[in-house]
Amino acid sequence: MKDIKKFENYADLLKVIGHPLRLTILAGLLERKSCVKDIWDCLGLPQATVSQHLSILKNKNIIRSKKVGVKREYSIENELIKNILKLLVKEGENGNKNG
Amino acid sequence: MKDIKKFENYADLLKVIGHPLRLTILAGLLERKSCVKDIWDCLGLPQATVSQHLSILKNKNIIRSKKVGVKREYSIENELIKNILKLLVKEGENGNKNG
DNA sequence: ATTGAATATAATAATATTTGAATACTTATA
DNA sequence: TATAAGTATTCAAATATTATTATATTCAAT
Repeated sequence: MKDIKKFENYADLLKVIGHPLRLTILAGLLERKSCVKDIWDCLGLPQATVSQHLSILKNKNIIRSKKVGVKREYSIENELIKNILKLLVKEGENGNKNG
Repeated sequence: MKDIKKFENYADLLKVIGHPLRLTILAGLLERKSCVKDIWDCLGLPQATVSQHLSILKNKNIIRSKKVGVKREYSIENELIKNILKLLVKEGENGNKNG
């Protein structure tokens, strides 16, 4: 059996992306870079809520942001997370229930 | 941008495996089936704690258990989770930080 | 400098999660 | 039936997370 310490960082990452909003945001970012307004416009959520979740993702280095004029463009930075997202998207397309 | 509902189930799964103990337990189960005592012996944790986490994993159909005499043998049931675990293990072996 | 659009932060109340301790259940065996 | 090993459940305290509201910041254009 593996040591617990070894998995703490991964567990932390998984917990962070294991939130419906954050996961939805990430799935969107997998397709294209977006700014905050794009996201909350599209999801119908308060701006602050979206900004907070983006901030959480950024703190874990899952996403990165780049200033573009008055906007801020977000994109996914972490390749492991990208790969997990791709698994999920593929799974969703196949319509499987149990993985 | 995708709809939030669509990702709720996946988010739920990710959150559940996004716990250091549960992730460690799952990584162990990826290698071999184990009973509760094997696990808490190995990790040095209270029996109740391990049993509780196994119960959480079982409720989400991530693992399954089979009675073997007085013991109970746990194994991973969910293929999606298995695939995610494999990604993590591979990542860990490569020693990448951002991958 | 002021305005407005885009974004970030802070504070807080509500809610959820985690852990540990105690207890109960189950099965095999004497 | 009594005992022991393995496992599960319950409860409560400590802790962490979430959404909301309000406020602040940044940049571009006037």
